[in-house]
Amino acid sequence: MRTYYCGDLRAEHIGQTVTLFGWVDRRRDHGGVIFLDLRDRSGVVQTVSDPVRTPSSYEIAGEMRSEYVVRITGKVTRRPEDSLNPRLPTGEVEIYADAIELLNPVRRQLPFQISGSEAEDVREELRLKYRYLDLRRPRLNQTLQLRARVVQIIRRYLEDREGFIELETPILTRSTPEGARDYLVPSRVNPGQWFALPQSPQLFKQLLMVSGFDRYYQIARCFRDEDLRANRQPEFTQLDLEMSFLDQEEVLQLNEALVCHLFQAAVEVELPCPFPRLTYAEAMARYGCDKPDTRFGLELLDVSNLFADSSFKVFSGAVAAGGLVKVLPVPGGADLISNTRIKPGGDLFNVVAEAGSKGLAFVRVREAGEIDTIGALKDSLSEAQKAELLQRTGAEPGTILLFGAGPVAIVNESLSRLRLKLGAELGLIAEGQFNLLWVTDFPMFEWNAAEKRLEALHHPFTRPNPEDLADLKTARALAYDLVCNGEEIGGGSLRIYQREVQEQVFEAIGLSPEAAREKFGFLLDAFEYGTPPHGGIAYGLDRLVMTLAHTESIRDVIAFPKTQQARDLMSDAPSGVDDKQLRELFVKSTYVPPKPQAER
RNA sequence: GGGACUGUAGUUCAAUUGGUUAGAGCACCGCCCUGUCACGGCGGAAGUUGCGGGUUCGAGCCCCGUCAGUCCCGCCA
Repeated sequence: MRTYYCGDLRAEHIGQTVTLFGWVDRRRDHGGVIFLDLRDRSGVVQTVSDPVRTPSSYEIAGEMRSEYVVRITGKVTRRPEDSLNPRLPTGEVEIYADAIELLNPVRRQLPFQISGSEAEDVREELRLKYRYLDLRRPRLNQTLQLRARVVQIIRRYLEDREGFIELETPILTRSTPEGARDYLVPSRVNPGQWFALPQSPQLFKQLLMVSGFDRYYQIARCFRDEDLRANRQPEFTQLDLEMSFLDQEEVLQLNEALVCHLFQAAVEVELPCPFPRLTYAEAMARYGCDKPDTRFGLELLDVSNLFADSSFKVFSGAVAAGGLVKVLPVPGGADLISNTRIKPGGDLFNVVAEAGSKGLAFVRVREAGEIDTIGALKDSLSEAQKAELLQRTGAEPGTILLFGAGPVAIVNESLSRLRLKLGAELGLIAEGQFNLLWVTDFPMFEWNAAEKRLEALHHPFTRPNPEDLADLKTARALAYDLVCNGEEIGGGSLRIYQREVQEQVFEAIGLSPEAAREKFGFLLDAFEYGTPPHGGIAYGLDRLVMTLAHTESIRDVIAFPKTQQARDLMSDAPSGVDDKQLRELFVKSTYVPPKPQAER
């Protein structure tokens, strides 16, 4: 029945009679002439009714209201010369409405305006309760269309150009205690036993390599029962890839090409390919962070050796204790960053305090070659140290040098946060820029202070760098993250495929052979039957789309997201269930109905 | 588990910091208008100030509790 989408009409369609379906975006009733803007997912087009040229539609047009669903048939016409609308893609044409058929009116007042109200941000609670209406609003609607396009581009590229095949892995799986909290599902047929929803298809995709599928991918829903954030939902989507018979270089190159193609095809952005690479060690040294935002400078500098013997005990003490002293030079910050912002109670102090740092030392460079010392560092800097600082940082007049001193992790964390805050504040981040880079050579393990044991940084199937096998505890892993604008959008590794190596890794993280058997027996068994060398990567698809859509909230890229309390306000899930259902599942009810609440 | 912010008409906000009958834009309803595109004009309806308690002569505003949403820490690839 429909001949075109509203937003697709152009001058080339002039003269055609078309049938359009959609929602009334806006009615402008001038008495003698009525304009209805008709909207569908493609956009908006103006229709016209007047008593002379379109008498049959004129009366109906007057009765139309916002968001009525209508069918309009009419002739595409060039607008009068003085009525062209260059702000509208369809602004050269309008439809003379021969017939308007009301398919469905709006029967209650809308909870918020669909059209024209997007400058005003409706409160989230309401948007989520009426999500189907929120999704009708053009901005969100288009973001989800972009998401669909992204998925399609990825599928086509991987299958047609790279020979990947998509395979589905189970949603009902075995609980693995590593990693995040599991969502659990009771098994009726197996009383007292539980499935877990997958946190990722990791083990299954490795098994598919054992099966010889060679190049697998999946757009996979994953579940993690942890607290939510602006970029975290309890269920989210990964683009999951695994490949056999290739080295890290090939994995990175294949993925670079995929991502470049995606950015080009989805948003017409030409990324510089290959992507820059930083080792983990370099990223931590220069940015204090393993996912640096490289859209701006403000790099950190290790100046520990300059202060090892300093009379300023905070600095020399930090170095003596095995920590370090780092400096963050901020050009132009001398005037912008007042002492009160740095001292206890100040906003910059709070930033570093949140990261565990006790304080923030600073000096300013006012004139060329002169360091202006006040406060804590006043009497502690020798002329030689000043000269050396100026030389190493290359600080120009107007620069402030911010110092962090203490344990490595705390210094890096606090200066990294400071860097991000100041980068944003100083306007160093260009709008619309995408800076992608690989971070490679992650350490295999990190120390878990709480449990007093080494822990796999990535996961225990990550292959150690063969150069580092002599001392596994400090080994680098063949693991890599793809970072964009300071967000990790993908991460992966080559996997262990040799039993001896796997045993060594389990031993390093304190996992006994028995415990390993119990947790991963099926995987270890499979590895005995001829496992190809393999590796892969998983992208956070939601975050990838967030990046492409320039949005800050993951809820903007998911059709039906949950609130921070992990609730769906539209369907009001989760909910209590009948005791009968629970009895069948051998689950005892602990549900307490909430106190009845007045309707808002 | 913890911290911060927010909650007033359908909606987005305001209410001179505790003082008369809680206002405005948009939406809604009615009337008028032939070229608008955030159309315009005239009129109208619309409120348990999230909920419960307290202080006070008097509370949208202060205090306590509670519910909800957002952001962050912890947690989480």
